[in-house]
Amino acid sequence: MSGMGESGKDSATEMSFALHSAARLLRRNFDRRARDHGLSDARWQVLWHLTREQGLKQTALAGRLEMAPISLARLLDKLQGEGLVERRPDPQDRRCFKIYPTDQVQPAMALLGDLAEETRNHALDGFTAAEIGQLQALLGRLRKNLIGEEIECD
Amino acid sequence: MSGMGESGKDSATEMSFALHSAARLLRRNFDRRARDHGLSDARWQVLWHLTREQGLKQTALAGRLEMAPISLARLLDKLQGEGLVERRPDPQDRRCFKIYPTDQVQPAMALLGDLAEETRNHALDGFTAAEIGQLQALLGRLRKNLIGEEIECD
DNA sequence: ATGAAATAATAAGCAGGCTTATAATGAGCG
DNA sequence: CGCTCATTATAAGCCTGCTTATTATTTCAT
Repeated sequence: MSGMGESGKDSATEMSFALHSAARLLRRNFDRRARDHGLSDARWQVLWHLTREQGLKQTALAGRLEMAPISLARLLDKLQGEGLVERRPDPQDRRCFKIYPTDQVQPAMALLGDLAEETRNHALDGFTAAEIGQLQALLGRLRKNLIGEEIECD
Repeated sequence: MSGMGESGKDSATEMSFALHSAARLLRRNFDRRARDHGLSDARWQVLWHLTREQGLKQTALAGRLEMAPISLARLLDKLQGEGLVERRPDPQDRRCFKIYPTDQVQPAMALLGDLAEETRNHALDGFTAAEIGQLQALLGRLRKNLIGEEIECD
C-alpha cells in the first residue's frame, strides 16, 4: 500500500465504497424478506449467535457481534419484550445477566435461516465455493487489520 | 450455490457476517479520524461524489450514492447549514435543485482524502494491488446480483 | 385545454449504530 | 475493614439509514 499512485488511491476508494454498498444491499435484501415476519437482519444476528452460545452475558455477546454493549442492550430490550430472549440474573455476579433464547426462537430461526439462504443464493449467484472462500479470506484479513485498534472483548 | 450442504450454508452465513463487520469497522475507523474535524464518512462520500459531478440534482446524487433521496435530503440540510454545499434552483424545472459544493469544500476534501488514505492503508495492510482488485471484483459481482432488484436511477 | 399519472423534494416517525455519562456491584490493596 | 478502581448494565441524545405519505410541479393523453 505504500507508494501507490493516484489511480491506486482511487481504486482503493472505490473498493471502500463497494464494500459499504455490498453490505447495505445485502442487509436491505434480507430485511425486505424478514420484515413481514417482524424481524430484521440485526435481530437475526443476535439470535444466531445466541442459539450457538447460550447464557452469554451481554458484554460477551456484544463482543461476538462486534458492537458496543449499549447498542445490544436496546435490541435485547425489544427482543425480550417480544418474548424471544430471556435475561437471567447471574448468581455469581449480581451486576450481570445471562442471555438465553426462549422456546419461540427455534421456529423463528428456521424461518430466518431459509430467508437468509434465499438472500445469499441471490447475492452469490455465479460464485464458486472457492470464490466465496476467497472473499471471506480477504474480508477476514481486512477485519483483522482494523480490529487491532478496537477494544478486545472476552 | 445450489445443493450446498450445511457447512457451505454456515460458511456463507459467516461471509455475510464478515461483510457487515468489515464495512462497519472501516466506517468506524474513518469516523474516529474525521470526528475531530466535525466530519464523517457519510458526509465525505457526499462531497466526494459532488466534487466529481457538480450540479447534480438530488435524485441523481442519491442514485450515485445508492441511497434513498430522503436520506440524502437531511444530510444536505446539515451540509448546507454548515456552508459546505449550495442548492441552486433549476430554471428548467422548478421542482428540483442542483447541488454544488462551496469554496469551503476543497480544503476539507484534501484533509478527508488524507484521513481516508490512512484508514485504507491500515485496513489494506499486507494486501497486494492484485488482491485489492480481486476483492473489488468479487464485491462488484455481489452488488450486481443484488442491485437488479433495486430501483434503477438516472 | 384539462385532468390523470409520474417525478422532485420533503415531513414524520422508526431502526439500529455510536459516544458520553451514571449507578450498582465486584475486586484488590492499604 | 475501607478506599479506590475496574466492570456491567443502562440512560440520554446524536447520526444516518429506511418506509410511508404529502406537496408542488411537470408531462402526457385525451
